[in-house]
Amino acid sequence: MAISFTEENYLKVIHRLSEATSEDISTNAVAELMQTKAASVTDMLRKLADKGWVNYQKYQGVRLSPAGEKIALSIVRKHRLWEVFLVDKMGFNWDEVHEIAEQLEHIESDELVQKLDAYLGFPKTDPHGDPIPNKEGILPELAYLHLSDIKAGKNCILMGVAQDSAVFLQLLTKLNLSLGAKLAIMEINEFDRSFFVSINDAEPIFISHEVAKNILVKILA
Amino acid sequence: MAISFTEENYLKVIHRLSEATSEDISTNAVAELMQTKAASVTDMLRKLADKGWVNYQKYQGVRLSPAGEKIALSIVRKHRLWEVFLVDKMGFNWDEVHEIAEQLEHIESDELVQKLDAYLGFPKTDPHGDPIPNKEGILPELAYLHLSDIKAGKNCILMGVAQDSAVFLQLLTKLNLSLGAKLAIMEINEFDRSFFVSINDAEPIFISHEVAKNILVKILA
DNA sequence: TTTATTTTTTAGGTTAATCTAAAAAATATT
DNA sequence: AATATTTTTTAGATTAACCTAAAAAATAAA
Ligand SMILES: [Mn+2]
Ligand SMILES: [Mn+2]
Ligand SMILES: [Mn+2]
Ligand SMILES: [Mn+2]
Repeated sequence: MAISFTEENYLKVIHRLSEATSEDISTNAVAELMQTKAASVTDMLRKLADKGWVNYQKYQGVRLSPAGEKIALSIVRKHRLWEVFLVDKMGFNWDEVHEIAEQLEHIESDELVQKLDAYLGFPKTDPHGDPIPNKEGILPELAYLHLSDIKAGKNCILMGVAQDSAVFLQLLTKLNLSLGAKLAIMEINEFDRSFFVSINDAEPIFISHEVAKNILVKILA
Repeated sequence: MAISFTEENYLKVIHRLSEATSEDISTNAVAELMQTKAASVTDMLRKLADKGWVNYQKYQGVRLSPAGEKIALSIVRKHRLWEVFLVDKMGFNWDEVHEIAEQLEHIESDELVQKLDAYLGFPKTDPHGDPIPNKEGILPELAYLHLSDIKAGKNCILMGVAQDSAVFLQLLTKLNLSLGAKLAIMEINEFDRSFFVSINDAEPIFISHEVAKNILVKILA
């Protein structure tokens, strides 16, 4: 069955929202991420349900069907592989690739995806630390923690970010925070839950709680 | 001004037809290449004229404006750069890349095109011997000849093909004909204008006039 | 130079994806 | 339990890109 870019984007958005909760996804939540109106979403959900890609009953919210999940994962796979390509091969910075990948993720060619994957050395994660689903659509569950949830005194490694926005990523770059950085939490300020963190054993720097919330880490043993 | 994939494809098709002639391009010619109906073309030509990308007066045919020419050339540039990428980096054969490049040519990012160009080593031609327009949209005029127009006894080098179709390219591959091959024209058969040609000094093989017409060569001094 | 044929345009519709405004259903608050 | 608020859906339009059928213009043939 033919699928449009728009339909692919809806499935991707529903998938993204589903990762955060086991509840059904609301029309309004989809509308916000799709940057469209709720009325348009209602139309599209009906169409996606007709095509068998979501389970939807009006006023009840929506969930991906197995078929829809498969499509969504294949788009996420392409998005993240292309992001790796853009950073590793084309020399883009991690804050520059998301918009381009939003376009490239819709290119349709299984052979291309396979060859790209091999060319990149079968990467497991994208430039933001997000896991890349394999060909079968299996997404390794990476159990990372938000820096904001870690206690003072702990050491950890920066494994990913919870947000792709250019402004956020550029801020991290300015702070010398990149994937793989070693973070030592020196102190958490009670006043605003901001952090003093030493990055790769350098002089501690100040990090807002808002930033810490969007940094994903793994605690060192 | 925003441009759609469809509009880009129309401009590309008008550009292609304009290369073959200095006459105005007919509605029907565009319709055939776009695989659509003449009535749809008329609608679109009016729209493209409104946007300033073509000069069009009804019943008079159409020509690209300078602005339209620039857009068309940038799409051709992207198409051919991506074809080089697919063959040189991803390991596709020359008969497998056209359809994928038809999709990739619409990806919008000047930085990406620039980096891709550099990554590929600033190629001058694509895998089919077609010249790649530079950033300024200047297309080196490659004065190749059709093999079918060459006299018996001549030696030449295969520089390109006049057709991208997979069946044609696969046939060439079967015949051991690829870019750069040295062709010695042994004999041209009067009956059907077919050729006996020696490829890279091997035993002469038989080539139909139809094939010869679609092979572009440069004569050796 | 009429008449016939071909090409192109117009007229009127369809489909996908969107919108605004109004109605209906679900949820929250008194 | 009744009322108010929020969420979602329906109704009715719009735009881009396409279609078929009919009309108009251009070109070719008689
Ligand atoms: Mn991204
Ligand atoms: Mn990413
Ligand atoms: Mn091509
Ligand atoms: Mn080509």
